[in-house]
Amino acid sequence: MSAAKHRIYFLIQRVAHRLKTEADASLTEACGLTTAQAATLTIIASDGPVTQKYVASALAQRESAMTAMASRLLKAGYIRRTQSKRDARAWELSATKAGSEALSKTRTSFQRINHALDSSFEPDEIERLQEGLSAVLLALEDGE
Amino acid sequence: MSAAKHRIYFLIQRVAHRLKTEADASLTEACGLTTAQAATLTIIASDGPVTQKYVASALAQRESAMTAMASRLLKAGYIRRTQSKRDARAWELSATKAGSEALSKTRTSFQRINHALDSSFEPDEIERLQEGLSAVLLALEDGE
DNA sequence: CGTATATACTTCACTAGTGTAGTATATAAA
DNA sequence: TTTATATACTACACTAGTGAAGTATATACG
Repeated sequence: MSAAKHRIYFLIQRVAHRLKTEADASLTEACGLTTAQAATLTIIASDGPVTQKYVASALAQRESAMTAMASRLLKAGYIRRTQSKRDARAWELSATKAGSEALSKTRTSFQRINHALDSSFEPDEIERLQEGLSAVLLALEDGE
Repeated sequence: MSAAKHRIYFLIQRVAHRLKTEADASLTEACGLTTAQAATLTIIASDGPVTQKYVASALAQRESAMTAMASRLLKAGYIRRTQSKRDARAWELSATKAGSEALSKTRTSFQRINHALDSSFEPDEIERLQEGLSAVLLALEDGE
């Protein structure tokens, strides 16, 4: 009973790790982005100019992680960083042309990932899985 | 369709990250172990004296990761490391008393994790989820 | 037997996160 | 207006992984 849930936890960790390693390999080959960078860029590109704080909470991470990530994306030329006019403490991050282009190439790089998920879950299960995972996120948020 | 699977991938990553952060906090408080250390120790303790290579493949990791992890566990006094008699290249890792004791304390530290998973999935879904996740692992293994 | 190749581990540079302490700016309260 | 507190970001030491290159020992082949 408890052991089973224990196993689920470690299973989720291993699946996530394995998927990440796989996705990283195909993404870096396809467009020079890692999955962490792709996740960050996706938020920056879709939500317009945003602060680091905003991106950090969207990804459930610390601001210190975002300082490091932003400087890597900046160095790679995928984002630009300007001082906010409303708040002198804050940066405004936005995607460059190179960033948006790299991002659009990621779409096609998930075949193996998608196939692994497809072959392991029934189509209707995928939806239920998504609901369940979102609920886990919420449950952890609430109890905080 | 593809976008949904895209989302599932990132959702799995976020859930895994959130669960890990949560588990790390309660584990380190309860017994001074991180989840990564607990996962490694579990294998060493249950499978007797094992090589680093063995642990690495059990966790789907590189041997270089195990070098670093073993030296941290060694430094903390949770494992001992002796030269293998059968193979002079290999180490034999086994858990110390302190390691086994720390490990036994981890069992009770998963309440919040368990509750988050319990409240998000039906009891019978948990089992199906476990099967599905194992299948994902296998699917990635096969295509290698 | 010697040689080629495989294997077990190490080292190094890197990405990517945490958590804590610090700086500078904003905002609210006296 | 001054002062206290909150906020946005940075810096640093740490854990934890990858991947490539190197060392030392095993094993298999001629």
